[in-house]
This record gives sequence, structure tokens and C-alpha cells, in this order.
Amino acid sequence: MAKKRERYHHGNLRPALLKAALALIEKRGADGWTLREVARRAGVSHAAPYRHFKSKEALLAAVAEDGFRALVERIDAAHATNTGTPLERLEVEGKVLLEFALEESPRYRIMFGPHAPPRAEFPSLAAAAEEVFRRLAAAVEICQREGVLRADVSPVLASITFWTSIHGLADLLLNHQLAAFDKDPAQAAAVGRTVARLVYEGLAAPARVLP
Amino acid sequence: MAKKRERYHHGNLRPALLKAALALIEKRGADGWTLREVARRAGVSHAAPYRHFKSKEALLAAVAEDGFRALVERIDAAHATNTGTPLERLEVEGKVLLEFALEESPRYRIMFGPHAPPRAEFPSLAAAAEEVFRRLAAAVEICQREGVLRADVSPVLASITFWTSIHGLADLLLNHQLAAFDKDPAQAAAVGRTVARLVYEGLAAPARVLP
DNA sequence: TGTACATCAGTGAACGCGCGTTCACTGATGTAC
DNA sequence: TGTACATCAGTGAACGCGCGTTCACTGATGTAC
Repeated sequence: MAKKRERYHHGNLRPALLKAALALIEKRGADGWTLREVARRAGVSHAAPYRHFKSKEALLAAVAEDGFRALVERIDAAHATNTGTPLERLEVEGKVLLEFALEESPRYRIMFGPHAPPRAEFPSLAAAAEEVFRRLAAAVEICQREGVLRADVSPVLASITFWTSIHGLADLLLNHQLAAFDKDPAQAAAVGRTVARLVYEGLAAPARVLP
Repeated sequence: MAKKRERYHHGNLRPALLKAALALIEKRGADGWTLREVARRAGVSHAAPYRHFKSKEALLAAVAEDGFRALVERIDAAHATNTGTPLERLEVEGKVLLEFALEESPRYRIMFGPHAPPRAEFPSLAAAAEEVFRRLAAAVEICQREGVLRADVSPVLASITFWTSIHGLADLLLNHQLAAFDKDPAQAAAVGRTVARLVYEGLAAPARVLP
């Protein structure tokens, strides 16, 4: 931040730009941020980023890509310390997803929000995202095979339902639509657990007997 | 559009600005749009909007407020032609919500997205939003009282779960994260029905007997 | 019915701003011999 | 170990742009008498 660069060559500009962009997006939002200010923050002229990214959007895509990789790492790390039942593994993935959304909201928004760069135009971004979805789908499918998630719907639809609940909750929290739980991340996590339980068990009154 | 205004006074500028803003947001996104272009589209100088809105954000808040009113109207209209069971009424609200999100996505985004104007600063916006939430919460509570939704969770948490699923699905669809269902609104509606059923009945395998 | 006048809803010029991108350039680096 | 030279990663000026907001203004409207 404060330290003035004295060398002509930065030496590490690409990652520095990504870091500066993330910090700036954190401050100004997924739009709001400017390429010139990113350069300024990296202590470099405003034209320098063009040596590393062909456009502003390409930089944004790289930020998103990094985000997907970080998310995959989180998931894998959580699995590494927790080799439980298939259902527990699915739970862990949901938990990691929600935590990531809340703790790394600027990145999350760039990965999944309206400003997400078009995956079709950035193949390496698409590949990184694929890695996340692969893990999700696999966990759901195993649960279905093991008879712990209902198997009368396709894995895709089951995954979507799962993913939908997490994303919906995360997004409402991030957009301050659930004002009651805004302040307190612990509260948010508690709501997450309850919603997860309700989606798993169903909102229907349990008294009903299945035919 | 084409018709040139000849009168000095527009006569109906406020609603014309709101309409133009909505159309522009549709085209350019919830950021992207500019006050000057809205004025241009309304066939008026770029300073004219300041007679009706104290700032760009105030105009945006008015657009959101209109959106909430339109949503309330939709809900009430749907209820008027359908006085079914409490559960059916809840279903209808969910359906209307999802339809609104998909059909009026620009408005929906401004109402619930990251660019939603802060409700605290725009009391009439907050009031309009309140009207929607009141209806949602009421429908959920009646279902709980009638024993058709589980009553072992607070109405608030049940509502959040309901709302979360709808919003999550809507937002993922709008952000093109569910690429498979992007093209076809009928498909999207079908996914909506399935997700709703899954959330109602639960994702758990039905074989399990409750203790 | 006519008129004076306050008020309202527009105009257009101006302010100050910062943006994304391009371009010709230059200083630093690293490689071949 | 030294040096020529290609390549790389920066610089800074410039282009063209449109923005949100303010201001003094003016044309139109409507109201009181």
C-alpha cells in the first residue's frame, strides 16, 4: 500500500493486479471499480495492466477464475479433514459454499452474479467453474445411490434444488433483504442450518402419511 | 419514441421518465443506465428529471417502488381468481413471485438485487416492499395454523426457506448459471414446480420412518 | 371575461470529472555466443 | 566473464467520450380578483 516501488519492472504485477482488483471490488462493488484505479493501487501506470490482460473484462474473468479455484480448494480441504457419510459430505459442501459466499462476497458475486463474465468467452474460467459443479453433482449422486437422498428425481434436479437454496439464502443475505440477520454472521449460519434441515426434511407437516 | 414533442411542457414527465428508465435498464442493466439517456428517451433535456427526482438514485428507488406495487397487484389478482386451500394460496404466491422475477427481471433485480436502493433512505419504497412480505408471511402462517406446513419452526424461518428457494432459483436462472434451462421459459417453470415440490416434501429419501 | 402575477416545468450552457484504450516510447532483463 | 541484441514490461501523453449535477434562464400554466 504505502511502500513506493522503485524498480521499473514490478516483477509480480499480474497477481498484484488481481489482488488490487479484488480489494477495489470489495470497496466499490462489482461495477464501480475501474481499471485505472486498480493500476494506481498496484503502483503502476494505468496502461500497464494491458501487458497482462487484454481488457478490463479479462481481468474480471481472471478474478472469477481465481475465486472458483479458491472455492474448490476450500471444498477439498473440508473433505480432507472430514471423511464422513455421504450425507455428511454433502452437508459439508453446502456449508463451505454458504461460508464462501458470505466471507468472500465480492468474489462470489463476480462468480455467480449478474456481472459474472460470460463463461463462453473465457474457457479457463468455464473450466474452473466446472470443477465446483462436478463436486456438487457427485456428492448428490452418491447420496441418491446410497438411499439417503430421494432417487425419484434426476441428480440434476436434486442438485439444482440443493444449490438453489444455498444460493438463494446467500444472495438474500448479501443484498440485505433479510435485515433481521444482517449484523451477525453467527445468526446467518444458524439460519443456514435451519434452512438446510427444512429443505432436507421438507416444509410439509410431518403428520401426513405417504400413500 | 418517434413522435417529437412540440409542447414546452411535457405534461406527464414523471411516469414517462419511469417508463424510459425501466426500458433503459432492460437494455443496459441495473448499472449501465444513465440519467441523461433516460431524459433523452423521454424527449426532454438532461436537466429536466431534476424537477421530479432529486437524484439518479431517487429515480431508481421510484422504479423499485413501482415494481413492488406491481408485484402486490399480481399477487392479489391471482388470489382473486383462486380462492383455494391455504396451501394452494401459498403455491400461487410462489408461482407469481417466480414468474415476476423471470418476466420482469430488470425490475426484480432493482427490487432485490445488489443495486436495490437502501430502503432506509426511501420510506415509501420500504412501505411498498413491506406489502409484499406481509402477504408472504401471512400465507405461510395460515398454512402452519391449518397443519399443512410444519409448525415446529417459526413462521419467519419457514417464510425464509420458502422465499429463499424461489429467489435462489430465479437468480440463478437470471444470471445464466443454469445454462441448461436458459432458453426456454416453459422449462424454467417446470424446474420451478419440481424444486417447489422437493422443498415441500423434502430432499430426504422417503423410506425413512420418523421416530 | 380579462388580466396581473406567482409558480411551475422546462432549457441549455457549464463545471469538473474520470473512464477504457491506444500509441510510440524507454528502461530492464535475459540469452546466445 | 563480457557483450550484442531481442524481448519484455513498463511509461506518459493523448483520444474521444459521456457522465451527474448546478445554475440562471424562459416559456407555459393557473389562480385571484
